[in-house]
Amino acid sequence: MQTSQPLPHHEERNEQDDGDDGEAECEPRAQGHVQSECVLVSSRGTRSPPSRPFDPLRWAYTIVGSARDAPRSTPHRCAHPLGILGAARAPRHSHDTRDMPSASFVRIAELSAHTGQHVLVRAWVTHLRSSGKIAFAVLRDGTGICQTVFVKNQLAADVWTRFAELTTETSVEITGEVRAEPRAPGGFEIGVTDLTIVGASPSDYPIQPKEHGIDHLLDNRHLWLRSPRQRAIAVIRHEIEQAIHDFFYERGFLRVDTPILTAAIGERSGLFATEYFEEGNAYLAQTGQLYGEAAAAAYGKIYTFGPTFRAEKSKTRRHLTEFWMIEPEVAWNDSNDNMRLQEDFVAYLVQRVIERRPAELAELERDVDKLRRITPPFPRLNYTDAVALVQRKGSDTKWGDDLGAEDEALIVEDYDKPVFVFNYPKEEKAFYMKENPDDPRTVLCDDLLAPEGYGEIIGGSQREDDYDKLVARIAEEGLDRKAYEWYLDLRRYGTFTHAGFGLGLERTIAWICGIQHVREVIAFPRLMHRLRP
RNA sequence: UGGGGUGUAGGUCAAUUGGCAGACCGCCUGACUGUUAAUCAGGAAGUUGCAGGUUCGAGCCCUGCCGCCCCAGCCA
Repeated sequence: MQTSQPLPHHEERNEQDDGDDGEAECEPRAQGHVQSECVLVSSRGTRSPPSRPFDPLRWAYTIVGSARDAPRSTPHRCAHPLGILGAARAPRHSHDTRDMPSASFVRIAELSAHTGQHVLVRAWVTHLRSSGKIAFAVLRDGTGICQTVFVKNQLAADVWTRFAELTTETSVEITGEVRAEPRAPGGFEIGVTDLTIVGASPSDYPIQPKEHGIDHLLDNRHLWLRSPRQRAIAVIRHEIEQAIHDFFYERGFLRVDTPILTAAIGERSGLFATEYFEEGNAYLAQTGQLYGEAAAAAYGKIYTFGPTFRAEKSKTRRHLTEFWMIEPEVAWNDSNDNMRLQEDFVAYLVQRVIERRPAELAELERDVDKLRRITPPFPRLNYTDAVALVQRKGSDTKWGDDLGAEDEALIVEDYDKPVFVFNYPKEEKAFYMKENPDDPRTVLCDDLLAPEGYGEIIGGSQREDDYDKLVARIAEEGLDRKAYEWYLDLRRYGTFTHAGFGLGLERTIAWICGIQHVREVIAFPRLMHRLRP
């Protein structure tokens, strides 16, 4: 990540809202409202997929945007218990039976391996149906969902009576025989012989298998996480995080953890302050980059992976006040090497999710064909050409201006891959970026814009390695040089060509998942107006 | 911060020119031996965001607050 301004400083930014944008409604449902799936597009256009016939196996809790008229909002679908079915069949990496105590219970994802056997399942009730003397309870345990069947005249009276006490989200232990059953969602069901209620759940469980507003869902985020769509997002996030570590590990990078509590070097806003003993204020890190540069000089190829904080009052679908960032820094890489690393990295992440999490992508109804096209190399546009392109399309942005969201959308619309825009004017970028020897008005840097209107997912640059130029830039920016002495030491003692970048984890996940707002892609999002749960 | 929108039952939304505040989902009761958004019958459920004002009468009109959502700038 790069802060485009002097790092330690911050500028204030302001702004507003986060919201849900939901892309217009699609797929009208019984009572009006309810939108479901929609295609995320750039901020101005909205495209709704053709509505399809209702499929009970796929219905999902839907988020209704409060701004019904807002263009592009996406549907926030939350999900249906049955929708998780695919997940149950997904490749499993973590349910090795060796971890399980013997005489223990079976995870739903493993049920098919126990066909014909009597098993104990521990789970939560997601759905109940009854028709007199036969009744059904659908269970979920985080690994999948399973229908269980209660037949009155085959059960002890007390078990039958206990079924009647079940409510949504009651936690239970159920024993019964696993059998293949074509009528059951997922193809398997359990013929119940015993039921124990572990934890009752009052009948006012806030998340219904119907539409909800984003506010209600976020207020109940701790419960919303239980829905299948949210689980799919969490699984893909996990896969991406693991892929990030694998990518760098395979290439010999060292992971370095940089401080979260830092001394502010400047005094701009945009920082979260906290008291720090006798040292005055400490501030939550906005980036680990400067420390990453020190580590690159020490270890060669490094990356950081951690939370970062911005007190900017930004309220858009791509901003969080607390988000996770991955910042590689490589000694001896120049700006071109840097972009090459970025495209290999991003393509690796996308391919990894396609390969290992197809069920979750299906749960999210992500158009995987679009992801399959994400292969290197990515198109590269230098800033000057980008401005010309945008002007041709009607923008009144002039050379020297930063590219706004509108401009980014104009640039990206011609491609089906992420696009690099490189070498921006010096004034628009941070002091540490290396001056372009071929055009001193610009610096050697790049932004990587994701397709489909997701915006900037990476900001990177080659770093200024000339001591005198860096000192001059610090002065030009009006920064306090004393605060940068340690950083200048990196140029004083054996300066070196190096470059790095910052990838916004949530923006990347949102793009890969096809979720239009980053708040849905992190378990407990921190937004301007949201500190809990 | 600026522009736009919105606030009515637990949830999502209706309510014509100002005239008895409604629907669906969920919940409760009952019926039903293969349901799968089950179905059918019945029921409970409201200080219409807050404070004033106009009016015989305000969810609706006026004034002022507050909250939230969307977009923009900043950035990842």
